[in-house]
Amino acid sequence: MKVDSAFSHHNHHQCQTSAVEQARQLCEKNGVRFTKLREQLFTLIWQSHKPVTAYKLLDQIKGSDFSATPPTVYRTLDFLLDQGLIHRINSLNAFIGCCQPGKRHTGTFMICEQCDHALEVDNTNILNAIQKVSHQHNFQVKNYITEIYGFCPQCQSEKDNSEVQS
Amino acid sequence: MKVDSAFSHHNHHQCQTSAVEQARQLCEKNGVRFTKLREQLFTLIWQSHKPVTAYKLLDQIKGSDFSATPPTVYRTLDFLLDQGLIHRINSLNAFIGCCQPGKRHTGTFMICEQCDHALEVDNTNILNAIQKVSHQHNFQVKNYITEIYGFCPQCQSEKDNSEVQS
DNA sequence: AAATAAATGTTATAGTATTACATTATCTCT
DNA sequence: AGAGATAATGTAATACTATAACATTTATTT
Repeated sequence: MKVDSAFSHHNHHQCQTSAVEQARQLCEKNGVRFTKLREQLFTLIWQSHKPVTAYKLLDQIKGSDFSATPPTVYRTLDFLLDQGLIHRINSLNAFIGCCQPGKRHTGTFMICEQCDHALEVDNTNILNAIQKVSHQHNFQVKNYITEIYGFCPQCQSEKDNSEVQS
Repeated sequence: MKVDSAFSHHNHHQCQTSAVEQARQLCEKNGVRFTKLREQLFTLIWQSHKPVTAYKLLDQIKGSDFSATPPTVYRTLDFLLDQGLIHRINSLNAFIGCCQPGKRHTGTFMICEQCDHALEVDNTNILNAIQKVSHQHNFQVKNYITEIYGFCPQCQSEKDNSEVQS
């Protein structure tokens, strides 16, 4: 995926397809099963770059072969989280596909408050800063997440336009 | 409050009392009311350095003069959040007193997975890193939160001890 | 094919948060 | 001080998010 795809026009169908294929390969490599249910939910999560809630996914699998109940969805989400194939955006109670599965997880997201799209950024500066401050406090880091809220480039310019017009 | 108090023994009663007094003054300065209900809930939040959930607070105001229903608590929490007197730890659905009300909010927390205590750290390195990466992506930052999970100094040494004994 | 383990189905419930409207308390202005 | 406006709190209902416990089915191993 191109670096800033989440915030710009791109061939998302290809984006989605390659993510699914990558997930399949990663599961095979890790000796875990990428079942039909897991594939279907993972594909749904990758339908856009907007984080999606468990219950939205639940609605979307109604009518499919699968039992549309919360445990079905949550178990599958847990699996995908464990495999590092998706992330959870805590402030939104929502899930989003991971852009660099297999690579080290950085857990940094820029979330647009206007269009709800989220971009995962792989940033060593933030990681370094976190490790430094943790070390200063003698805190043993296991994991972290940084959620940055604001406006993406596109929504900024749209706001500017509407402000001019008003 | 001393810098690392959340993770070490300290006179917490004084910690709590001064937080309440500081909140009262800040509200007066900002022309908003620090009512009895707000004071009571704020005090409860400051009873420890563990983030506390809304429903735990709800339990604790049962028997008081106030209506122990969710809106009572959530409205008050919203007020305290708006005033920058508390923070919400998204991953825990829990709230914690702000250690530097009035000062610029950094939104960085180290959360111990063993004892559940959380320490708010005011760190320019993280802020700088966030601003840098946002600027790189032409993203307009409004707010952010960094939640760092791991083990605090005390729980690390306790773990070490128990490992030796086993 | 039997035994085992993994995945999914099913029912119930726990935990978190908001909406909408009623009532009470406080503030402002004359 | 009293009327009107505003802010705060009370109340009832409901929406949203997540997990527990146990049953059944499917896949893997031998």
